[in-house]
Amino acid sequence: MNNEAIKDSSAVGRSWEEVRKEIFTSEEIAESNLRVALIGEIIKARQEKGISQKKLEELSGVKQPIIARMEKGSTSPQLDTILKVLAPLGKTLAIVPLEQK
Amino acid sequence: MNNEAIKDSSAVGRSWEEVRKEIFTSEEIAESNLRVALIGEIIKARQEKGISQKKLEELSGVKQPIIARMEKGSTSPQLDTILKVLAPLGKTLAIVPLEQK
DNA sequence: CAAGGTAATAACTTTTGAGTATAATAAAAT
DNA sequence: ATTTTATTATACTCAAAAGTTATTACCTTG
Repeated sequence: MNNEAIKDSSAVGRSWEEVRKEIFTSEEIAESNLRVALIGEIIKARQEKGISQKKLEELSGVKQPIIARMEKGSTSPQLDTILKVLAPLGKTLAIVPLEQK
Repeated sequence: MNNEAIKDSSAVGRSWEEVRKEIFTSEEIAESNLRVALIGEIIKARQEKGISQKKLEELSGVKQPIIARMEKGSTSPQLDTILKVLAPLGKTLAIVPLEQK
């Protein structure tokens, strides 16, 4: 995706959020939001422990570039990868009810 | 993996669990257990709703064969795939503390 | 402004999951 | 009982994530 074009959308009078709604379905947006929120929690958990990506590579066995891509949201990581990264942070995944607002 | 050989391990006096501990690290076993537990919850959620894999394909956009393999535990699905499947079941993923026993 | 660690990116190979089509199995119905 | 019909599993191709290695920004701090 072209990030320059995205930033420039404001130049033609529309916010990125407006453009986004035209390009993606509401399901895609909802899912993307969930993904971003989950990844955000992983980043927070890592930073709260004061652990670098390199250190987390040692602890989890997942390579630093993978962790970087995962945190940047440029991949949709596999379940195993997420679980490996979460374990040394003292976290795991759980299935919970979806509350819609 | 050869399931016949696994079942036959009892014939030489060792349980599958014993053999498993020799083949895999404790981290791998813990992760696998988590994965199985999570997948189990997805299967349960689907069956409680009385929805077939085919129907869930319609609702989630994830193809039936993917759902089948996911439930069989023969793949480690991507985060997107899990979220897509969970959404129509009224569920989502959350990061929770890992309690060890 | 060097030196250190940290995170991001890139290029490339290997591995594995997703998509497609089809087959096997199970359940219903006649 | 055998012919649908629904449901789940398999085989194959293609796309994408993981792994590998190296490099490059990015900061902070001496």
